[in-house]
Parts: sequence; C-alpha cells; structure tokens
Amino acid sequence: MIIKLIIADDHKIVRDGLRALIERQPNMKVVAEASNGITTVKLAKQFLPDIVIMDIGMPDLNGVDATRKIMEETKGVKVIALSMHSDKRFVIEMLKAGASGYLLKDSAFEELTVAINTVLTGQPYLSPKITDVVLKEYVHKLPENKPSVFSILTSREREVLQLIAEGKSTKEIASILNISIKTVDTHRQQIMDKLNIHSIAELTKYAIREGLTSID
Amino acid sequence: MIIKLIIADDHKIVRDGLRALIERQPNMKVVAEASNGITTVKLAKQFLPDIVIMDIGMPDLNGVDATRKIMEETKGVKVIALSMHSDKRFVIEMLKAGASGYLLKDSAFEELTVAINTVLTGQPYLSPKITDVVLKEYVHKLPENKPSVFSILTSREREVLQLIAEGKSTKEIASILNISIKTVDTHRQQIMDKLNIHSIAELTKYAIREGLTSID
DNA sequence: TAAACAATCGGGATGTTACTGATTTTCAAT
DNA sequence: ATTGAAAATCAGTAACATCCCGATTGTTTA
Repeated sequence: MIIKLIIADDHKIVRDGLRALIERQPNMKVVAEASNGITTVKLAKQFLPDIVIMDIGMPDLNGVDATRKIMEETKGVKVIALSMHSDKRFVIEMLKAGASGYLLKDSAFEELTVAINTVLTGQPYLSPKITDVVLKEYVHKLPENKPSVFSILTSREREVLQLIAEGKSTKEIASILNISIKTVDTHRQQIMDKLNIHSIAELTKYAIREGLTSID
Repeated sequence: MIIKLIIADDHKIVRDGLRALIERQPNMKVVAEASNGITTVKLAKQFLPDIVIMDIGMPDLNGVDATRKIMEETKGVKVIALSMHSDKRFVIEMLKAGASGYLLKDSAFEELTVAINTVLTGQPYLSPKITDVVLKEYVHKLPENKPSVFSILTSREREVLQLIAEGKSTKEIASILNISIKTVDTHRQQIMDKLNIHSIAELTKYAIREGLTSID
C-alpha cells in the first residue's frame, strides 16, 4: 500500500527537496504540491491523501487555518506541521486545529518518515524539542483556564522584565520603582530562573514575543 | 570533472532536501554541510569547494559576512546566496560581499543547477525577481533609504553585535572569536557609540530589526 | 606620505550579576 | 485569629561586565 502525500510550503526549492527525499521511500508518493493555504485545502479535498505536510507560514491562508479547514472538509487526511518556530503558541494552535504531528525544520529527514508512519497508526508525533513545550503548557492549563503565559511571573517581575527589555539599567529600574538595587537584582534572578533564560538579550527577545515591549 | 559543493543552512531538513536533489546530478557532490556561519567559513577553507550554497539567516555569523570571509580567505570558491528575502539591502550587501549568485527560496531546483553552472563559467546569476531590484539600484543609483547595519558597522563589529544579541557573554564572545575580553569590550563600546545605543536590550532590538538575529 | 580606519589589547574605577540567605508584607484558607 | 504560601523586600561577597582612558599595529584611502 502506497502512502499518498501532499507537500505544502511556500518555498519551491524546499518542496523540491522534500519531494526528492520522499520519493526515495518506495512506499511513499507525492501526489500534489501547494505553495499557499487555499490551494492546499483544495488539493487535499481533491486527492484525499494520507498525509499533508504543512508549512505554517504561507501566503493567503496560514497553515493553522488550512489545517482546520482540512479537518472539517475531509475524512482520514492527517496533517503534519513542518515549522521553523518552536513558539508554543504556534504548536498549541496547530494541534488544536487538528494536526497529528509537529516537526521542526531543524529535524533530519529520517524524523519525518518516523512521523509519517507514527501518524498513520493513529498516534500523534511531536519533535522532541516540541514535546517539552506542549507538556508544560498542558500541565499549566489543567487546574484553570489560564491562557496567559505570564502565569509564571508575578506582576512585579513583569514590571522589572519590561524595564529591562526597554534598556533600563539596574540602577535606573531601582530608581523608577523606588526600591533598592538589590531587590531589582533578586527580581531579575527570579525571572531568569523561572524562564530558564540567562542573558539580557534573550530576555529581551522573550519580552518582545510576549508583547511586553516593542521592537522600536 | 565533479563539482564540489558545501550546503549552509540552519534547517537540517532543508539541507537534507538540497543534498538529495544535488546528488541526483551525476556531476555534483556535496562535500560538507554547515548550520551556522562560522562553521561554513571553516569548512570552505578546509574543503575548498567549487560552490558554497549559503543561506543568509544563520546563527553565529550571518551569510553576508560569512561570504566576505570566504572571499578573503580562499581562492576560487564561489558563493550562491539562497534566501527567502528579496529585501534590496540584503541583495546588495550579499553581492558586495562577493557572492556570485542570489537565488530566492521560491526558485525551482532546476534554477539552482542553472545558477551553479553559470557561476562556474565566471558569470553571475540572479533570480529573475532579484534582477529587477538590483538593476534599479545600480542604474538609478538611488540613495539607500536607511543606512543599514552593513554601512555603519565593520564586519567584526557585526559579528560581535550578533553574538551579543544571541545572548552570549563577553567572555563567551572572546572565546568564540579567539580574541581578548578587552577587545570585545572595545568593539561593544564602538558599536554602542556608533549606534548611540547604550543597553544590551536595545542593541538586541536593533539586531532584530536589521536581520542580524531572530526573535526565537 | 599623511590621515583615517580597523582590529587588537591593557589599566583602573565603577557598575552589574550570581549565589546565598534572610526579613517583612500580603492574603487566602481554615 | 492563626497558619502557610507566595510575593516583595534587602544584604554580603566574589566574579564578571562595563566605561573611560590610552596605545599599538596593519590596512586603506585621499
């Protein structure tokens, strides 16, 4: 039995590469390719493949919503997300939309074949780096529907983080908040421990991602 | 005669795909792969390939500066940029750095083989969509709307800035670049003076805006 | 050739951070 | 009202980072 696949990615050379890799597998065949979300949905309905390999960042219709539509409008078509983002919000949204797998583009091709075979047995497949993220989020969400990623940090910690990400020095922050430098130190330490981030640069990126500061 | 290539891209599955495509060409061989800029330069010096296929957005050292280094430190090694950006500044800087070709990831693989063969005859190759951008720039000599990081900072300064924005400490940077901590200090000071930015957080935001680092 | 730039390094004063420990405040639950 | 947990506060000390000064060497450019 031949496994039928559709490849959806907005970069043709990436599709070409994936097709070359997949067609080295004797039991797999790429029946169609798409470079945007709308076409992907259309082709999925038309070809009813076993698997759609879905990039997230695509024009017209993003991979998440394309997945949702495929789930609504077809039966038995599984979606495996192939993304460069390990951002937990993307992962969660993709899984909510009905994806059966989530792979990072960092992965080796062999991981994709494992993912395809796993997904076809009805089980989900996640990249190891992704599993961690998802489990943490899941555990956090169990007791209450707290959508905020900031359930980790206290409001004071968020204040301090924001000021750090705005480029303020420890001394300046202490002055702005009318507390001692040592207290600011401790807050920063606590923030870094909680987030497992240990540089101002990465802290800044985190704050940007979470909307605590802007890039300007 | 076999054409020797090095593939540099931070996504393993993309490298896997490109390798699969290239190795279907009987006269081409991938002699090495790299997932960051510094390794790419090292491997180029070591293997002296005919062509380096170079992604622009890579950790440690971006594709533009990696290209510049390869031009300085090797002879006869051609670089073909493979980028998802058609941003004018990236194209111009990449060509100034010494790249012989600039392909968009939208391109088909066949275009890459054409590019490789063209570049080996000593001629440049650009994706059709790119040609337009470049010609306008050269013919009309439009003033660059914003002075980019490439015109303000030296290549060494950009290296240091990128590592700072990736969260590396002064000590780590000194170790990575094999220079003294004091030199890194001076570079950072020089960077901050030139940009009139005086915190790691704002430096990080600047690096993000200029494409020297990514938000994840 | 002189001037400017790039890359390298050092001394010394000051500021920041990591690690450890501790006190006070707040506030919800019993 | 008391207890317990979390939050917010602060300090000492060693290591590290940063700022401000100056300096050397090689390369490029006017």
